Amino acid sequence: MAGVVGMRALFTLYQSVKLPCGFWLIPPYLTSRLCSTTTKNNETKPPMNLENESLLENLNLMGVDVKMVRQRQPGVLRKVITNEHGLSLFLQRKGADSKVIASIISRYPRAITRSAEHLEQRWELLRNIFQTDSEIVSIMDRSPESFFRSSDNENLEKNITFLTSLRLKTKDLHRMLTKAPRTFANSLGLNKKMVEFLEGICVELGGKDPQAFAKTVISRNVYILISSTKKVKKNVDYLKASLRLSDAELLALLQGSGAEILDLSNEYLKKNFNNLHQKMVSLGCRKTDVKNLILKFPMVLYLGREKLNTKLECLLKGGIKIKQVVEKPKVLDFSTQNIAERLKELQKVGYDFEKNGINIFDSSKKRFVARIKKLTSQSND
DNA sequence: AAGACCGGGCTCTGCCATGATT
DNA sequence: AATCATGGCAGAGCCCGGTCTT
Repeated sequence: MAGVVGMRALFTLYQSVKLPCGFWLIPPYLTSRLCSTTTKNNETKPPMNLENESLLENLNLMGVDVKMVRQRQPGVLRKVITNEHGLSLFLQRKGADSKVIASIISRYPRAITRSAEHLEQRWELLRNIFQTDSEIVSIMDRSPESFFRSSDNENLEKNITFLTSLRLKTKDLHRMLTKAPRTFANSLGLNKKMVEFLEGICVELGGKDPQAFAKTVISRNVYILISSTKKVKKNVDYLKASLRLSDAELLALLQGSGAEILDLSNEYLKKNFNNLHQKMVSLGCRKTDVKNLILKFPMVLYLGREKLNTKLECLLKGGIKIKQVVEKPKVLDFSTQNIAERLKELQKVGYDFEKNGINIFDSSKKRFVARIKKLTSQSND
């Protein structure tokens, strides 16, 4: 093992020392590996468009999907200097198994160009936020690109400082970087731009505390920083116009559950809004009903045409009035199947929606079952 | 105590385009 | 010219349970 560590250190040195004439300083024990790609006149660069045979061999031995690598970042396979062994050892030490390592390299081949030093440093920085190595490994396994796409550790450090300075709760910061790891691969400038953009919206709408506003939006929608200001702006504008919201209404929506739909694709938001509107009108609702529904439950705009329509039909068929849905739209948060099952159960015990409302749908399975049990025993008395 | 209201958990990555760098 | 770094996009919900209200 000590030998391996020593080799890693040398490898790092090897990668970081470039002679003025453009030649690499090559440790003797590595020349065999380089022989396959070294031309007659001692150039260390391989011939154009030729893959590094020994690298291919290494990757194959490691179980990397070379076909995938070739498809994603073919240039990496032509490189003379790579650090696949160092990376592999590094990740093993952090608790990743060989399958995970192979998968990471297959999906983001450039990972093998990062030096041991770089990896170590990056890891240390992330450990400021994540308590365990395994947490970072699992994120890396999920999204290798987020970890490896940028080689700028200084930027990562600045990002962590910046995001921390937003005074997000530790829990929220952690959640953001777990669920949207691309956030810390963004340039500091990009992250700042979004935060400033959000603060600007707040000011524009007459809000008093732009910093708090941005903080709230981010903690409610941890994906917001990996979205673009252009996209978010379009959605904000669209919501404002299509719902004819006042500044105050819009501000309230955005820092409430409306934050969750800000990163929807623009087209999708429009399509879903139009469908919802059309459907509601066809069921005898007015524009204000649509508005109220959306203000109470913005997530309704997440539902595609098919899903929303099926769900509404199911509710109506079960004897629920559209007006009740407008009043308690949370029911739409549950799957059609779940709703259908509950409708059946409720019918059995003769549940009166007119009298009792439809809030009973907004409960966990456990609670629902308990209530049905109670209702059953009551009806048997 | 029952029910209403609400926040939060899960895991939102993998691909393409383009500008920057070497 | 090749490769790297980075921005941006499409995709398409459901469930649980803590805590406040009544």
